[in-house]
This record gives sequence, structure tokens and C-alpha cells, in this order.
Amino acid sequence: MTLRKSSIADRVYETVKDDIFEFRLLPGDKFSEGDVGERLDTSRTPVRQALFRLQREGYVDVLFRSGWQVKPLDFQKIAELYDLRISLEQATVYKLGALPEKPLVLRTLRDIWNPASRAERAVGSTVRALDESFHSDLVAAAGNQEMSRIHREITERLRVIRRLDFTREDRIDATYREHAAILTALEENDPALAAKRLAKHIHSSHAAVQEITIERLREAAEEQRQLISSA
Amino acid sequence: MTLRKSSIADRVYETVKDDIFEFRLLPGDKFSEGDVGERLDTSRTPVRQALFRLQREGYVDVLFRSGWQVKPLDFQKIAELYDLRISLEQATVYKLGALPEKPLVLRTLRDIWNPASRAERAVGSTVRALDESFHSDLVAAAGNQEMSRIHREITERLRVIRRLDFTREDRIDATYREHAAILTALEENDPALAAKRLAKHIHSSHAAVQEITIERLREAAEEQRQLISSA
DNA sequence: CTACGTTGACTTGTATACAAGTTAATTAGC
DNA sequence: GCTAATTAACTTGTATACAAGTCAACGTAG
Repeated sequence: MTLRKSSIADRVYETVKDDIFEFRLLPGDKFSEGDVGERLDTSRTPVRQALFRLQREGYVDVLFRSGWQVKPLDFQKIAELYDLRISLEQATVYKLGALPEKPLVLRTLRDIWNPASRAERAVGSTVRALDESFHSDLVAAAGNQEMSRIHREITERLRVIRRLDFTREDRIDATYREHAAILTALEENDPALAAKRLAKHIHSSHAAVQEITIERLREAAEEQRQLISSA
Repeated sequence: MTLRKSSIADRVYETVKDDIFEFRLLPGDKFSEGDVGERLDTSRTPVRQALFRLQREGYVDVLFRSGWQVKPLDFQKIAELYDLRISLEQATVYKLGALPEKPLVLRTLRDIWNPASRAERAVGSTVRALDESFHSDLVAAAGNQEMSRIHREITERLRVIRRLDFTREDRIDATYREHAAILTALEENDPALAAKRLAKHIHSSHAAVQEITIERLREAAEEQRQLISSA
């Protein structure tokens, strides 16, 4: 069979990426292929394969004969990715508006984001997953798989930041409100309005997150410093 | 210095990609890491690095313990990439329309695509390069580098196809006419019209190319078959 | 002649060895 | 004590060795 087994390289890829997402590897941290290989009990070969993939995806950089580095947070680039997301999702809602009939997924999303009571709302960490689904489901509904793929890549890339978006109750409130409003505009076949609301929603999400990212990052760095000094 | 030397892996990457673009490697062709390494006089290590990169970019596939394959042409996927290009470039012209002042590049493009006389028009193979520049320069002018990067990736991916777009004189005529019309709409600050013309332009380019791709591909396969039988 | 099992060459996946270059600590000179 | 040169430990880039699986050709039984 040509069905891919799960390779060691894949495991390394997932592990290192998760380390970055969970701030076990902080932006700016340096490390070597040997380090990673030893920690995951494997040779440098699959490690390199995984790291080069992460490099192409923008998470790490290789310094010639001088180790690897987790890419420092570049707020300019993050802003551009948010902006690109807006463009893609706006294109999406216009596509949805042009469809002969509304895709079923809109009803499903409505059920999630317009709950009968506040009690039925999701909490904490699941809100982030639901939020990601909302946006990627919309894009997927437009039917262009390549667009979905690019959108997914961008979403992943922003996840390091977006994980901080739902620690505040007011952000959860806003998300429910804004998602519902976007769905309403779509149901009423007003793509221009949906596009406008979408842009505003993503912008405010970006702004809210930017505000707390640096602080949380500083905390993570502090934690790590204490771990090292106590060892 | 951390300035990257040109590595063997990079050379292999460029060479194999060029082989695909120039139909020396045809869609569906199978080959092994050893083949490539021998031909480029290097070991499998940098070859693998290059091939995995090409895999992530969608040009080749690895079959578990059974060689590599140039990805067969998937016309559905190509259509999706064209469609995605339209979405990105439409987003671009709306961005350009919202800028406080028109970027200088518009004047440069106008000079190229609205020549004083027919004699000043480019011919043959350079038209393709100019056409690629037209579209990527527009996107770049909007100022989002991440968007430019994605757009460039898509353009590269479509180059295998688009190289056939300018073999016919009527397509060159149409390209000059349509590019000029798009620029006019932009100069007159009518992004909606520019977007409309852009979509139509890319669509017709796609349609024209699709029509001749299969035939040219068949010819290339025939050529290769004769090379083999005469060897 | 056909169907099928066996075998052996070939393929990628992973580990290891070596080459080339970087970096930082240490030591010699003053 | 300080500066500078040397050196030794690391680092990635590439080549090679080995493990594990695939596949097609060939031979054999019927």
C-alpha cells in the first residue's frame, strides 16, 4: 500500500510545532538539531526534515552552521496575515452570496453561535476551537480547496497569538455577537454587509490579542527562567 | 556570517523544478532519489531535501518506498488556483482604490501595456514574463508582503500551464487590451470595474490555456518517446 | 498456455560518519 | 587585570551504511 505510515519526521514536526505553540520554545530561542534528536530519541535525519518544513512554514530559521532559532514575533507580519485572512474571508462571503442555494453548514453554525440560552455557550479553551471552525467552515463552504488550504495555513500561523484571544469574558461575548451578526447578513443575502462585519470582527480580534500577547510572553519567559534557576 | 551560501540542495531544487516546467519531467513520470542524485552528481541527502520541498509546494509526490512521481495535472486544482488568483487580485485592486494616492508603479505599467505603437510591443516569451510582472506588481503595490508571497507561489504553480498562453497572436492582443483596460479603471478610481475586468481577463486566460495544454503535453510525451526509442 | 509463488533488485526511511565553518572560552603575552 | 590569539567544542551540510518494504520478472506447477 502507498498509505503513509506515521513517520518519525512527522512526529518530530508535530512535537516541535506544539512546543512553539505552548511557549515551551519561545520566540528567539536557539536550539540545535542534536538537542531535538536527543530529546525525542531519534537521529538528526528526521529532525532536519521536520525543521526544514517548519522553516518553510515560517516558524523557525536556520543559521548557517550555527543552530536553529524560533522566529521572533514579527508584529508587522502578523498584521499582514490578519489582513490577508480578511481578504480571503471576504472573498468567501461574496462567493457564498453568489451560490444558487445556501450551504447547509450555515444552519449548523447558526445553532452554535446563536444558542437558546447563555448556559449553552461554550467556555474557555473550546471557544478558540469553535472560533477557528467558524472561519474555516465558512471558507470551506465556498468550495475552493486551495483557498481552504491557504486559509488553514494562515490560521495555524496565527494560532500562537490567537490562543490568547479568549481569556477575557468580554472577548467571548463579542465573538458570539459578531459571529451571529455575520451569519444573519449571510442569511439575508447581503454579502457586502457580511464582508463589512467580518472585517470589523477580525480587526477587533487582532487588536484585542495584540494588547495582551507581549505581557503573556513575558510571563512565559519568566516561568522558564525560574525553571532553569531551580534546576 | 549567517549569509546563506548556495547549497547543493538549492541547486537540486531549482534543477528539478525547471525540469518539470520545461516538460523534461512530465506529469505522471516516476523517478527515484538515486536517479536524480546520479544525474546531478550528488548524494541522496540534498536530493531528498529538495524533493520534500517540491512536495510541499505541490509539484511531486512520494510513494512509500516506491519512488517519486511528478504530480499528474489536476485540472480541477488548476481551476481552483486560477479562482484563488482572481480573489487575491480583486482584493488587491480594492486595496489600491482605498489608498490615499496612487502608487507609482501604475504609471510604469501603463507605459508597458499601452505602447505608442504596435512595434514597441514585446514578443513571444517575454510577454509571459511581462504578464507575470503585471499581476505580481499590482499585488505588491497593495503593500501586503504575505499576500504577495502567496500570490507568487500560486503564479509559480500555474507557470507550467501559463507558459502556453502566449503562443497565439490573438492571446497577446487580448492581454495588451485587457491589461490596459484594467489600468484605466484603476486610474479612474473605479475598483469595482477594475475587479470585474480582472476577473474576466484571468478567466479568459485560463480558458485559452486549458484548450491547448493537453495537446502540447501529448506532443512533449511523443518527443520523449522518440528520444528513448532512438537511444 | 496460464496462474501463482518465490526471489531478488530497487525504493525510501533512518542512523551514522565525516567535512566545513562558527563560536566562545581559555590561555599567553604584556 | 586586560587584550588578543589560539584552540577546542559545537553546529550544520553532505555522504554513506543499513533497515524495511515494494514490485516486477521469472520460473514452476498444473
